[in-house]
Amino acid sequence: MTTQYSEPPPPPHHHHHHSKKLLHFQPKIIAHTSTPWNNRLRELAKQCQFAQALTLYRQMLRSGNCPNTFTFPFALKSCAALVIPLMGLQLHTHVVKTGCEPDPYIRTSLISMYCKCSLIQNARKVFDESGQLGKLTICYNALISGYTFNSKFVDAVLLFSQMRKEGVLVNSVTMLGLISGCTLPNHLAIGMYLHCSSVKFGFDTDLSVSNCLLTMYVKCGEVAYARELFDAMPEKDLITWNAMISGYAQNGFAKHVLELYHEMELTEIHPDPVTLLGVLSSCANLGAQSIGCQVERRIEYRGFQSNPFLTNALINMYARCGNLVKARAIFDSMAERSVISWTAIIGGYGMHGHGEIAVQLFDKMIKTGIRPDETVFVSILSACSHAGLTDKGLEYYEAMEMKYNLQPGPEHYSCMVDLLGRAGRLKEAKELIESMQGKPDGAVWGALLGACKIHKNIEIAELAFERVIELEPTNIGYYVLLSNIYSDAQNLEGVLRVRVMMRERKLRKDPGCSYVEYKGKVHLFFAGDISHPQTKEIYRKLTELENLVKELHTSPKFDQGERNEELLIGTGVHSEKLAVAFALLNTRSGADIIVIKNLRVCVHCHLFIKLVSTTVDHQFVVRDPTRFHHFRNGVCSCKDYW
DNA sequence: ATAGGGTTAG
Repeated sequence: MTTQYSEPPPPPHHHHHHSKKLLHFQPKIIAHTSTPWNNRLRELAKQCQFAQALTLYRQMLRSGNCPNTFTFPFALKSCAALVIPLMGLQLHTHVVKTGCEPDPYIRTSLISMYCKCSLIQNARKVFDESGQLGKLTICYNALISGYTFNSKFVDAVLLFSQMRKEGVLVNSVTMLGLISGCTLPNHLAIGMYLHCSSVKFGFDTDLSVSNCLLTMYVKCGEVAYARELFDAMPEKDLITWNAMISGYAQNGFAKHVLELYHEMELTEIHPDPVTLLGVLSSCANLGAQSIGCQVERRIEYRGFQSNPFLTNALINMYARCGNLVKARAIFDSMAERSVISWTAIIGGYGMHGHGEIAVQLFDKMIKTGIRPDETVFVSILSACSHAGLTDKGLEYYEAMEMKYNLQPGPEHYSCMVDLLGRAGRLKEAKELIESMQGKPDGAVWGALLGACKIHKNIEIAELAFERVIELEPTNIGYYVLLSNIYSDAQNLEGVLRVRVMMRERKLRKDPGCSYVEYKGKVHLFFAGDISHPQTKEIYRKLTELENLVKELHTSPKFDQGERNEELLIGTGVHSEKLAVAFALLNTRSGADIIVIKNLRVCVHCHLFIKLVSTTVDHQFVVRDPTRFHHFRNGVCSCKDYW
């Protein structure tokens, strides 16, 4: 990247303009120094074609054209966008050689470029050398946002107070730089303070400030505040909508995302790839395949189909909605697959219990020359654990550190504990946790507790429970898990002890719910729910099914050593049963029925659906927080589950 | 000088 720099003749139409004049810089001069080269450069930078812009800059030098104050902002901007510090340093020397350095706009561009390239010392040097008069608002703004960009919030605030002390005018861009630094949870208070100051100074009428505040709230996890601000904004643009929609998506408020997306369709503002990305990830979490399909059609209609972000999101959505065939078709049709594409498809096969395919795909990915990252290892390890591929999982775990030099994090440990635990190797799992160099999180101990449930080990369960509860005292799931372990062992005293603990800590069980998507609408059921318009028919169908199941369970046809009277006692109207009854009433024969449950499917319903599946021509796909259960003709895909 | 983005276990 060595560009020969020679002193070219000045362009003909601004020969009146000498370097002496540059010292008394006036913004107007910029307009006079435009040339065909500069105009083209500006155009490329505006279209975000930064690499081409820099190529053009080099061509410009080679052909003997002198860069000027109209050249550098765009060259520097391209350099910053591509993060090429070496080129940036070179550009700085060109700035000095051409005598453009006193120009405060160029200085600002330099500061910004250095910050984007993480050369903050250099940025500070340019700033400090500006002298009192050269330090305009824009220079301060560039350095303030540069500090926050490099997560140096304290320096940003210090510079802000210096700015105010010296009486430099603060504008809305100054606020933007500061507000975007408040994205950590403990910075919420400062963020709210900045919100107040923005209102006081009247900057809140600036859309970009409001949008930035909105983003700050969602990044802090304060979705309610964000929504309040969103509703109060008299004017909203695409970024406002996107900030709110992806804010909901990132914080797991999938239903709110779909509601807002629907609301957005009533406005003049059209969704762009960022909007659709948030919507697709929410469809994936809700299992809302038909809305996902609509989004896919929209992507094609709007010509976004080559956007790799969207393609990956589609693969993820179809895989999580139970449509592996479609997910695979999209994956196969991609021209260029990134690690994220592979992660999505491997995870998809993993959660459907197809561990072998996941393994094959992982190896294929390596052969293609893709470098695996931490996330794809989470996918493959969990795929191995679901499929019972214990040795394969251990192999990958080893390779992760040894071959790919990746440090396992808590997520990987919880996969490994799950893997060893399911295989009954509880002691090894426990030892693995004890050998961790970082401190284990709740999920790691939780995985061990889950394994103790499968293998009925009270001793290790009590130890795991003690640890997990220290880390996540309000997570009800773990109390329920321990209580179930006691109850399996007929240890009533233990069950009561857990119940007392829960009462003391005022913990209530989350209500379980299940839902089915039908004709583009979500039909949600709680246990014993009577709010659905078809309630009467649903209950009639359910009674019919219950009788059928009881009969089947005692018939000689069902005799695979699985008969367990207990499983059919104390039945009750579970939410998944209502969803199944509703779906059977409304779905044509032969079609798949997809039920989504917010908690793990219980043993009783598992058996119930398995038996029902022998009598109908449907495949039932039940998705719970951990995986999919496919039921067809009395067979379930998850045989290791109970 | 500036606000919005995909994958991850239990």
